[in-house]
Amino acid sequence: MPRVMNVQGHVAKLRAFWRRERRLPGYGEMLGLFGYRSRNAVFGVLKRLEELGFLERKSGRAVATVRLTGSLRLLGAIQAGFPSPAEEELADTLSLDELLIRRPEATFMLTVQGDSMIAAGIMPGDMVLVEKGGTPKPNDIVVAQVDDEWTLKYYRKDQEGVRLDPANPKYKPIRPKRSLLIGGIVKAVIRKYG
Amino acid sequence: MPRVMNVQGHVAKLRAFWRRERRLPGYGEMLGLFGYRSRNAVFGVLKRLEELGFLERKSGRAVATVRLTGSLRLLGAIQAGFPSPAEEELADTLSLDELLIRRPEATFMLTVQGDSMIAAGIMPGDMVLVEKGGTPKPNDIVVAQVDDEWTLKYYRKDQEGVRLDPANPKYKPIRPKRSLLIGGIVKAVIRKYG
DNA sequence: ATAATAACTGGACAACTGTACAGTTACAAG
DNA sequence: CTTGTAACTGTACAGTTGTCCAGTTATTAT
Repeated sequence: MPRVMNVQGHVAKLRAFWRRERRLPGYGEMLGLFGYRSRNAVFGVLKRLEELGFLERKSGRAVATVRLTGSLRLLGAIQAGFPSPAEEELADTLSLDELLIRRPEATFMLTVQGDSMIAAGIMPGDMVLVEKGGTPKPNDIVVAQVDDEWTLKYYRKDQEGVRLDPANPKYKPIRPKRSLLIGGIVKAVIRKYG
Repeated sequence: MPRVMNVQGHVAKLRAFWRRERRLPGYGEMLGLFGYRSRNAVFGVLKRLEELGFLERKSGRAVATVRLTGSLRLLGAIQAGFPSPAEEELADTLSLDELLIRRPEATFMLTVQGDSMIAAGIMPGDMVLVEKGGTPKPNDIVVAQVDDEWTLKYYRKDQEGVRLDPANPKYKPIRPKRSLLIGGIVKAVIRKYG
């Protein structure tokens, strides 16, 4: 029986505002943005958006969640192609940081030089996200310091002990002689074009 | 002659707070955080941090910049290895969204199926960031609809016209017969482990 | 057409924010 | 040890925010 709030439209406006300003609008700004005349209407919208998971309240202040601020829309497989503009709008947004970084205080980005991991799809110039301080499992790709030199290799074990394998037949597996230090485990590979 | 403000320490505290709460602390919270007794001291800190590019003021309100909120610390090449913890703290932070997405409203993420671009370092299961609505240059990787089927290919031209090349000798170049629709240009490739 | 109900309006208040100003304190270079 | 200077303290005030309440409108299922 009652009328319904235009949540869809409000979210779209907030996303657009966030893209422009990298912040949430204040109460006053939302008044204009949504076309209300009462700040209390804005209060109602915020409460609703919180229920729906677009916002969080932290110490009494609205904080946008990734659903609102994520700059990326996730579609399915390439074979499915691009949906209609209407469907695109509905696609949930996410942030790459959220997606790829689990422990921000331990995660670093390094640049790859050389082609020793090329069969693993890691090419020179690519960037790798490395998380420090875990223990690698076999077949993890690690950044390791072997005998005073830093390299990117597969971490593997056999009867003789730890072996660091390249992903390129041109290079040979490495066996640490004097020292082996695992700097971190590769959690993601990123290649940027253009 | 005068004493100096501990900017370094304040930034570290703000970054830690941001990681915990995904927002900036308010005046009151900063009081405790920095150990001041006067809110005006906080005001001074904010002014200083704005000069240094850690903050921006938008409609009279402090907004954190990527230097403060970026969840990723950027190091150099792998050969250089990991710096000391002290140097790590100094490493500038960035956000992957900032780094990879230029036009958020036109950028989508799709999942790759099949190995047709494997020589370009794009493997099945990888994610690609696709930007809609530009005109592709030769050797760009594009998501295209050829004769009613969506694929990922190199965009190239020769005497006969547009040719879509795979990066895998197992497959043949495609020449659009009935129709060709460029969905978007691949701006980045992302592979996530674990 | 009626009635039920969520969406809104308008007004109020305490808490907090942005900013200013006048004064005090620590420090480091001479 | 002096002294200039930035860093701080304390206080003040206007504007904004979070929240509440009582009342008014629009919508839609009956």
